[in-house]
Amino acid sequence: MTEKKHRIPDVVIRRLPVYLRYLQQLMSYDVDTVSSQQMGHDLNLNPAQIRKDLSIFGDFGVKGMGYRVSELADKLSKILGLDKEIPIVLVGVGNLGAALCRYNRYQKSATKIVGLFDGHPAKIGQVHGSLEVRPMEELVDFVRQNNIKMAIITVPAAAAQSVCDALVAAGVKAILNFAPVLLNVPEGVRVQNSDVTVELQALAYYL
Amino acid sequence: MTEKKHRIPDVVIRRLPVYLRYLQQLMSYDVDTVSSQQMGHDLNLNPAQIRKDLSIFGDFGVKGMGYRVSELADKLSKILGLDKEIPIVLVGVGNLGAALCRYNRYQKSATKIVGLFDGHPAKIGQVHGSLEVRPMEELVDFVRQNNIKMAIITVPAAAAQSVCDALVAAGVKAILNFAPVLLNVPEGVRVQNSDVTVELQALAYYL
DNA sequence: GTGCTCATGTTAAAATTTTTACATACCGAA
DNA sequence: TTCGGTATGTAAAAATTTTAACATGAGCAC
Repeated sequence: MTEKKHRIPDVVIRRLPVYLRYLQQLMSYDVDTVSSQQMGHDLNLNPAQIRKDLSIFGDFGVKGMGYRVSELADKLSKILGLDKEIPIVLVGVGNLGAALCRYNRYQKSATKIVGLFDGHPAKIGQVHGSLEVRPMEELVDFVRQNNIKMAIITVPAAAAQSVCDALVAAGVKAILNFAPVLLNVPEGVRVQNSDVTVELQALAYYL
Repeated sequence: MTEKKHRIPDVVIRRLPVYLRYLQQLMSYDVDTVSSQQMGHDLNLNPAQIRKDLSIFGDFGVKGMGYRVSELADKLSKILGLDKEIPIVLVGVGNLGAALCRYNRYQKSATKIVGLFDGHPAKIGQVHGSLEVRPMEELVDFVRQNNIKMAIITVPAAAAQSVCDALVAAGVKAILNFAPVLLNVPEGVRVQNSDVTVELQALAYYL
């Protein structure tokens, strides 16, 4: 397959990080080849779907063999844009924010939190990992000066939209939002919501 | 429509909590009626989809008027099983676990964390909110004795499967999993994964 | 080189999900 | 009580996503 025929479906994009992590795991076990069948088995996915997803981006496999693990991992990293480090700001250093911040330090992922912000005066100056919490007033300048395109929002619901607006105004293009509100963003800005309450409530249905 | 024609799609179930929260918000503003059009506008969804989702469970609307907010909220609560309190155990009281635990206390949701467990000896006995961290050895008995059907896993990846097995053995039917691994569960047990890394990486694609 | 095996990439079919379109029926006003 | 305005519930169409099926070609043994 050549390059992007059409816009690539979101569902596909969301599976790529899953493939990537799986491949990285295989690498750590020194596996150097894997078939779509094996992947499908391990990831609970249809092998054809995996092949189809991958073939959107190129002919990565070898007929009769499968995929070379580290090669495919590289390709996926590049496709996702994870071959360069992606700096992130986190706004709202409450419990969850602090947890994410700590979590981020242990991973050797391309996405890296480089700035912490909070509107609560008592929080300013607190240190989490190697980062000091900065006041909201500095947010826009910081984002602009460091050319930051991605942000995590972990402020209370009531503050989320105004934080979001500030981020967008400063040039942020992708937001992972933990506040339980629907954020309003202009075209071209991507929001991914993550909401524990919603997930628990949906799970409750199946009991 | 009458009762469940077929199995109800997961996508629909996952939208119900979103509707529910929206309705609760309307209630807090003393709005007592809402149309699918209004809802669709506010939630960024197609009005027909909302009507269709709701009509699966019954004729909740009034022609020419829309939906009575508090009535619909009640119905949705009941459908999701949120009319009774749902007790939850949380396993793995690290940063994220503690954050979720704290978060849960502030919400007045039907889902309620009633037990905290951790395998790390240093954590045992720590108090978070009104709950004391218990040792893993007590997990199975606690779950059985309190007839707990839902759990949150916030342990490291390496421990997640064995925790999961213990939970399932004790009778848990729904698991919200924050560990970055695919859990293996028998038929009839539901797992919902929540994985910040995956979400950040998927977002990266859009930059 | 030749031939055999195997797993890909891809085309076609099936299944699912979303959107459109509209007949129906409720509410409120006259 | 009748009528007009309006938003539902649903049937049909469109779009999307998943799954099945298979021709193709790479690697390996000989």
